[in-house]
Amino acid sequence: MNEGFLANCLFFTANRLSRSVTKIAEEQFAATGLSPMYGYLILLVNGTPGITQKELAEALYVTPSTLTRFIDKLEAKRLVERKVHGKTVQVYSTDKGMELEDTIRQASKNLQSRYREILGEESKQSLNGEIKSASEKLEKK
Amino acid sequence: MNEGFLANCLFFTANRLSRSVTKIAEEQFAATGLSPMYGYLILLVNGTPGITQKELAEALYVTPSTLTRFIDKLEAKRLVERKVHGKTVQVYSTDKGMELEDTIRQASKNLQSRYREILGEESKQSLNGEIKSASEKLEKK
DNA sequence: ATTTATATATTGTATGTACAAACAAAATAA
DNA sequence: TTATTTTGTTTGTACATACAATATATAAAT
Repeated sequence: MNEGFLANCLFFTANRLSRSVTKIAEEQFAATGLSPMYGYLILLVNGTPGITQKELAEALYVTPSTLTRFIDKLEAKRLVERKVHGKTVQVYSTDKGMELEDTIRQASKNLQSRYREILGEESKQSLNGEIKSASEKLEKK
Repeated sequence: MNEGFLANCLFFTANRLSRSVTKIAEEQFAATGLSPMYGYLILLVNGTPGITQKELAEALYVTPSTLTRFIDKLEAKRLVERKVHGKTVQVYSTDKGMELEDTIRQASKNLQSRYREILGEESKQSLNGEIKSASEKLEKK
């Protein structure tokens, strides 16, 4: 049972990557006062007024219940607002949310540069591609 | 603002992968009655009696505070036990923990096969390698 | 020997996230 | 039309995980 044998187990490597990637994203988004997840959520809402929660959940790769919680928080901060429409909920941006647009876009740009800076354009791309295709296969069961 | 633009952001792809990988790991570890994290923790303790919490935290890529919580839980279930030794804490396995060894090893094997089955040996390897090297770079800041 | 620094572990607190169950609205079948 | 199924959302609950602050113990410096 050598230590470090976990370094080759996808369960650990994937979680490890997720944490380091998230950490850097949080640093770059600090300027916005939002976590990256909420930042991107706002970009989506600003750019697609009336987007439904279901669509948001899919775009952000989180479950509907998680998305409900996110919208709860952003609505409490008056950064987005709900409009119930039958059984679906459409989400709209607010003035306050719109004001953040540029700041968030900039953070997003900075973040991408940071990744490129650290990993190199080359391997950033290929990493992303491999991850994407792996996720698809894994989700398909 | 096209939807799906997040599919190329490492922040999302990495988190997505982490969730799908974790889900499959949980399925394969269901037979042990433990989550994969706790399962591997027990393997480490069984295989390295007296390993310190600091070492465990490093091997498992979690913070010391998180590890404290894990050990709390496993100790409550009598699957490991602490022995305080000065300022460090050494962790030892119990009979009950030892009894689980084979089951957990088997789950781990099954898990690796499952990954191989879904991704193919080839891309499982390369994915792992790219992830590992990326994590190292990202952690280095 | 006393003070200061360093390292390890723990606790308080907070966040992200999921699953299962409940609920409500809409679509389909009878 | 009424009954049934499906779909979108929400709520209750639980877990993993982190960070910052604290406690405690050893090591180093004076």
